[in-house]
Amino acid sequence: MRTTVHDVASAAGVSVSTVSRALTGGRVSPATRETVLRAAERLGYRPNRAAQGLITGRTGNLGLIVPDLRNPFFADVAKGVTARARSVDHGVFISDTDEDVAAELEAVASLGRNTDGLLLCSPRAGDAELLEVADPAATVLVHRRVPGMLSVVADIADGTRQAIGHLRALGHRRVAFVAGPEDSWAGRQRLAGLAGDDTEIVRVGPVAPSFQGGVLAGDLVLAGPATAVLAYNDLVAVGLLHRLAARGVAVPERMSVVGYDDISLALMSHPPLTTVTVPKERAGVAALELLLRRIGGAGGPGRPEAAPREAGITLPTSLVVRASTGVAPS
Amino acid sequence: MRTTVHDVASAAGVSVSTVSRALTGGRVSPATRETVLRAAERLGYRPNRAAQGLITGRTGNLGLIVPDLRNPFFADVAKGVTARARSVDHGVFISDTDEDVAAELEAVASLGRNTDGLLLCSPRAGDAELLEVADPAATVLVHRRVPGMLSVVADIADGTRQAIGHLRALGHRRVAFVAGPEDSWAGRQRLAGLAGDDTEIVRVGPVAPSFQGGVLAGDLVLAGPATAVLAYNDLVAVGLLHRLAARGVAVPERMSVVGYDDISLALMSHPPLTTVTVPKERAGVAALELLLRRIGGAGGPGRPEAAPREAGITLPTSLVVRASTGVAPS
DNA sequence: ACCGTTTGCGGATACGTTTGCAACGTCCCG
DNA sequence: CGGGACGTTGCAAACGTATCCGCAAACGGT
Repeated sequence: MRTTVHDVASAAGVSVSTVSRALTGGRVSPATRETVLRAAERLGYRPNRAAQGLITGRTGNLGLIVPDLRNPFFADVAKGVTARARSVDHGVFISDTDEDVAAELEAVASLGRNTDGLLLCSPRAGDAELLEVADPAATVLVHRRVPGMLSVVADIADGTRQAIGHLRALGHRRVAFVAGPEDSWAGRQRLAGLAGDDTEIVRVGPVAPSFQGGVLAGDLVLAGPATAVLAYNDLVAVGLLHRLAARGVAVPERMSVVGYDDISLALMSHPPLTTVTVPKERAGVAALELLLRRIGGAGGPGRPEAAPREAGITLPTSLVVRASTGVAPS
Repeated sequence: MRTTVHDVASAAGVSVSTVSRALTGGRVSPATRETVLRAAERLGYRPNRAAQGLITGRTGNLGLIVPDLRNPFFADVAKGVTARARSVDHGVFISDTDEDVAAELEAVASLGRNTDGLLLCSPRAGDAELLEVADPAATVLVHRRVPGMLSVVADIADGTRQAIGHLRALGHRRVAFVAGPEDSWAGRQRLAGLAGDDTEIVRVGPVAPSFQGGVLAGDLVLAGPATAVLAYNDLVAVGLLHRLAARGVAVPERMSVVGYDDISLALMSHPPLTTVTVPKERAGVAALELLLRRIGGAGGPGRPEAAPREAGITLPTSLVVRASTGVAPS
């Protein structure tokens, strides 16, 4: 049988309420607090989170919902989240939705009940669906912006600008853009960075945000006039690289390739991938802190923010140039 | 305010106990059950897990502890686990220990209190430490065997045997073996497959089980006489491949490379990697089912197994031959 | 020495749910 | 036609913890 506060109370010769106060930092005399702590230690007492949660209304748990754990981007975010969560003694539920909107909404609904707050990582659902099922007061979005909800995003449009600038400097005038899942928010941001530029953009796709999607995109890109390509993310870029290699197209001599995210794979590809890097773990950490502050967790001294006028945080991106981009063929 | 069973009860015109029975499958007449379910649906009722857990003693949550989420091997296992867990309506805490033994033990201790059971994925801690802190009755090991605990492992020794057979058939007589973290169980299994073979084995390492570890191993291997190398896992193998390419060593003409795990990266490497494939998601699913059966979850009709004489499950492995292995140089 | 204030502590209550127990009908069989 | 069995339902007691409230004692100031 597990030891409860009652056991500790009788062992220390005090009442249960005194034990509770001694443990949670209420008003107790130093002497009795010492006695209680010693008894608790000796009995190996650990509070029952369920019972605590029942009365305080908070579980000490958070939920993280991602489209695909296999995608290193989300693995990195998850790593940042879990590390930071451990340091503030919170548990993290992780739910992998397999890029499925219905599964995602279901996860939000079911996880939302049993946690203090939710972290939604580039959710696939529409704005309206999201607002309907998620509590804006206890949710932070990552890599997506929805009016009325807090979010942590990277300045992807700027990343695109840098990438295009880089390609133009290398002489490219026609650039293919491989789109990801159906006009996702992140996808639109990528495109937003192209506005006002006179580079000719050839849209390709959409394709799945995976290696296979990239392979598929390879042939589509080659069918067009582009001399360079912006892929939806690094996975797609690497798939593309493979298809180009298989068809004997030299990179970067005949075709330059740029990805997004800078996952570790970008460094391992052949050739190493030029990509728009975004701070993934940092995004996870920032989102968690934002959430804790929002729900009045262990974040700061103040209580839950009554009027969160801020829309969230925007992290910087930057282009890291490797070997997959070069001067345009003449 | 959240809707509780009381709300449902008054909405359906019955008592709370009837609501509870209707929802948990107790003895209720079909008519009232229908009424209750409809009311619950209409109000969007979700039971409070904390309250449920308080009385039933089970939380409906499980813990999954992995050394590194960034490693696709663990991401795959996690995917299998979370998918299956959702289908039986269980939550999954995931904790990333960063390959750190102390963090791992801490995670086991703290997660162990708030969950019904734990899944330990290739834990780095020693047998004794593990047995001290984990409850054998509510823990399943993945990719590791410890006497007295249930586990799901792959027949890695057999995989090694297949790999060595493959290399011998190609004419290799001296094979380097790149070891991973300090004599890990999985590492010893890899070596176990070599017993009784007259192939000369050159031990290298240990190195970190990562891309960088592989880069490091590359030079070590080249300093020896081996014409082929068995890398601790695919990440190491790919790092090795890169280092070999950087030093102008042709693969597989001058050196053959074999990995373990068959993560998706193996297909994307250059050249595509010959590797020992292990069923990762299946391992996660199997481990979860074993755990549920053990703790009497939603697995089967029987109650918790009183005398678990079985040590666990062994899954088959097989060698998948790609382009990183070839005939030995003369 | 007296009174107002603070401090330390125990008792009781509440959180939302499951479940044992008892009461109520209804049906069947003797 | 009466009595026992059974299926269905409500009442109340738990589960382990935090916290409100009340009481006694200690304390400080006049």
